[in-house]
Amino acid sequence: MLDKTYEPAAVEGRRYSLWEASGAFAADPGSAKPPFTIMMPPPNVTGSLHMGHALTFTLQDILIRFERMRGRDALWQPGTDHAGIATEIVVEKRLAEEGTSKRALGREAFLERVWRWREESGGAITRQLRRLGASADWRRERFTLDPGLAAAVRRVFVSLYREGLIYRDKRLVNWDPVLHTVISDLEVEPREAKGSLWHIRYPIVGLAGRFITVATTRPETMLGDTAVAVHPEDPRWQRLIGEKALLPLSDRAIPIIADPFADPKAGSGAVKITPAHDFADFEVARRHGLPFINIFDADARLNESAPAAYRGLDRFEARRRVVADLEKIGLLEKVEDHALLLPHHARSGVVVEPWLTDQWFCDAATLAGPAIAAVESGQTEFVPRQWENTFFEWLRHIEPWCISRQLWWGHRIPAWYAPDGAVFVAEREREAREEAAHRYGKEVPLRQEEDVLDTWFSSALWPFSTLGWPQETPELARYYPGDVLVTGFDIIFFWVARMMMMGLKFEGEVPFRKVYIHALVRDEAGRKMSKSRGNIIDPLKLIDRYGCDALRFTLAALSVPGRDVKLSESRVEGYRNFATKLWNAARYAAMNACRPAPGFDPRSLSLTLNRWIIGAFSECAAQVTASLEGFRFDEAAGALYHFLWGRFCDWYLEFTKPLLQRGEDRAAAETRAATGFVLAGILHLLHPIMPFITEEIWDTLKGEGEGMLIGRPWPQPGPGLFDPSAAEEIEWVIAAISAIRAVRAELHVPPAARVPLFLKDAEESASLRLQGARELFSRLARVDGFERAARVPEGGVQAVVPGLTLVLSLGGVVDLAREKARLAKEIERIEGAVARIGEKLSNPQFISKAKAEVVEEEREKLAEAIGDRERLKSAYHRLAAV
RNA sequence: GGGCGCGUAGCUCAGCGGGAGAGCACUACGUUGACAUCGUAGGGGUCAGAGGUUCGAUCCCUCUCGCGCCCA
Repeated sequence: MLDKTYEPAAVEGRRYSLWEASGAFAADPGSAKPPFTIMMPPPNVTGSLHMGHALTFTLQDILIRFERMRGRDALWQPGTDHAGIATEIVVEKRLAEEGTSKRALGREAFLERVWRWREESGGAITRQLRRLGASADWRRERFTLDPGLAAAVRRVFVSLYREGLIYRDKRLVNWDPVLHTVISDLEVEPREAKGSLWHIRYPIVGLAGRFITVATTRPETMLGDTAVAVHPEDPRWQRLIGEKALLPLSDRAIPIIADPFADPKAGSGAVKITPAHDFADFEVARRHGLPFINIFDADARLNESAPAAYRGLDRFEARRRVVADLEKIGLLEKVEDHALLLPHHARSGVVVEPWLTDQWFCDAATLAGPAIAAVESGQTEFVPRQWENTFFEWLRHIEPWCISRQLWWGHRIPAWYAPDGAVFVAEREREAREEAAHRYGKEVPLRQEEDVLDTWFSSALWPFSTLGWPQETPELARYYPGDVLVTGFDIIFFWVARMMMMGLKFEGEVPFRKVYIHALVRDEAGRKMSKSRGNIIDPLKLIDRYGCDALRFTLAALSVPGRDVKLSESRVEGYRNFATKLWNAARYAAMNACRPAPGFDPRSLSLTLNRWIIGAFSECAAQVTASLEGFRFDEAAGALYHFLWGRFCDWYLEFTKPLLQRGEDRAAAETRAATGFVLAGILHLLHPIMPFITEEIWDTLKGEGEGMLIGRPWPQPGPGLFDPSAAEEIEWVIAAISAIRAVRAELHVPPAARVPLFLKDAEESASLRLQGARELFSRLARVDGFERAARVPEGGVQAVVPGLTLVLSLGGVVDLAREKARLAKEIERIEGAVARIGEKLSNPQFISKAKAEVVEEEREKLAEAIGDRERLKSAYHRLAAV
């Protein structure tokens, strides 16, 4: 027997261990079942479970459990990502606390230290995923630095290099001058800042007293200017094109060039060009063949290319000095307040410096072509569709992908340099040596590239590297391509697009058929959750408080496509109550010996009630199935909620109580079996969303030899179970009982009081229905009698339902005037409906142009409304006659 | 500047061509042998605004206003 209340904390750990130990999560490459694959986006190894994880992994787990129950050999491939920068930041912080540093330790000792950290703390996220109920195949867990994945990375790198799709180049990159590494364009976060716009006069060479004024937000970069640009059609500066300006403080003469980049409407219309420190200027300089003067070192301090007075100064200190010096020599025209977007490194928070360095690049534009084509042709589909635009937009304007990072934690680039600087790229050092020896005719000392690869480079290979590539494993043949990738839109560029590029390049096939893009989780006010705002909701705390199932159900119920998930604790509480409702329904079933019966045939039921609930269940099953197939987690959750609470508990269980309490007969036996069948069915349908409580209940319900719910087949009730006449009849009874309850409540009849019920104006069918359900009315509406009344008794209150008028005899307690007013209001309402539908039906345009079934529907509605109206009017007149 | 999305009950959101709905919150009543983490009932909305298409518009189209996000 089930305990009085459901205790999630007592159940979840135990159930999870049983699942995992039983091998229920494991994919089986030898299986005859068709495979179903989801590649888990590997969470950052430094991470701890946040709401975004909770959402994405809940949805993935729902899909995996659903398809597993539907008979697929489900592979949910888990793992973690080595997260170069994030991990180095974490470990360096610890080192700092110990009074040492990465540099002090040196590369090897530092890496040892990081691996040790990973052994100790790196598993946190996967333990937390287990608490979420994630049914991933943990035996296949991978880490992006695993030897197998590293081999894949080397193979891909060498292969792309040999094709010329990976190369070294000197380009402007985003440089973090504190961490001393390149960062991705995608990791640059523009933040609004209050700055200034300095207007500086550059004297014109050979034209004493003439100046050209440029405006800049970064005056210190003028030390690296190599031109001034004006718009070719700007009349103010036409005559100066081709002249030279004398760069103040540096005393270098720089050309005044014409380029449409200069906006005549902005400031003076003239802009300084600093090719080595600004992305736009870089392009201008390339067009005009201007020199690049790099004035910063790796710390963003001024280097020897700057005038002696400024060397060694930090970029911000240099700015103060430059401005002060300009003012001193009278070349600072004015300073304005100026709001600007300053590029920050999203992770470290440091202001990013565009810096000219030698880096490794990947020719993303070439790899992007097939990825674009694959989505255009529908080989991979985005859900919802509109995210394809985001995908296309980025890939069609893609820049070379800078793949090198000046870090130690990561895949060290498999390139070796000879003393003369020549580079040898190979999967193994031995091969590089052989190649070099062949080239030089003798052994030469080689030095391996210090840099490591962007973490996303290894993540891009995840869909096939985890399956054993470059070896041709059975797993690779079976589980690639995956069925669906589930992720947030913020990761489309970082990861989805790159997996598409690499998958197509190396497997010749898209890595997944569908990409389901879910929303971001926000707080209840719609703000992004962040530590600085202090509005973070910790999923583990919610699990502690309300149970994992409640959290999962909440996330599913709020997952409407195209809308962010605004999470509030009260929603979780509400769905915890839903779990409690299920628990209590199961307890009730157990107390009444309602359980699935061997040989039970849902197609041959004698009781209307049972035919009705089985039909409603089959509709619910169809709805849940269709919703999950279409990634409509909200619809699936809604259908289950309404069926279980609003139909099964509120009505069916109440309806069947008299039958079960009366004792043992065929009707009771059928009802027990039907109740057990539906309850078991609900557990199956609900299991993907609420795995723990459903498994726990199933454990008490399952028959001899039946296994765990996680491995059970998905309900497929089929189309024949819905009985329209049973549905109509029972829904009518529900409406009639509700009508009586409403009248009673409105007139303040004490809930416990039993009231005589009389019938008036009854059509035969309605009368029969009512008589057939007398016991239900008696119990649920607390009425007795059911006589046809010749006249309305004194104190009679009337409620109209389709086909008959219910008269409640309340004795002398009824306020006649108030009752008349109530009926009058009802009549007014129904008159409105009759008029509206009548008008519609008397419109010849409507009759001729609307669909026939719509017209027919309206005719039926009108007939019913007229019937109701007539009965209401009669009721009113009877009352008036009293 | 380009793109995407959103404005429906106090709140969070479904619905998206033919009866405006749910959950939460609110109000009243309630220990009927599963459930007070509950039950019964109730109040509450010119579906942002304007125009158009249509027999018919919350739903489709255009514009306006307001809000959010992504890219430059």
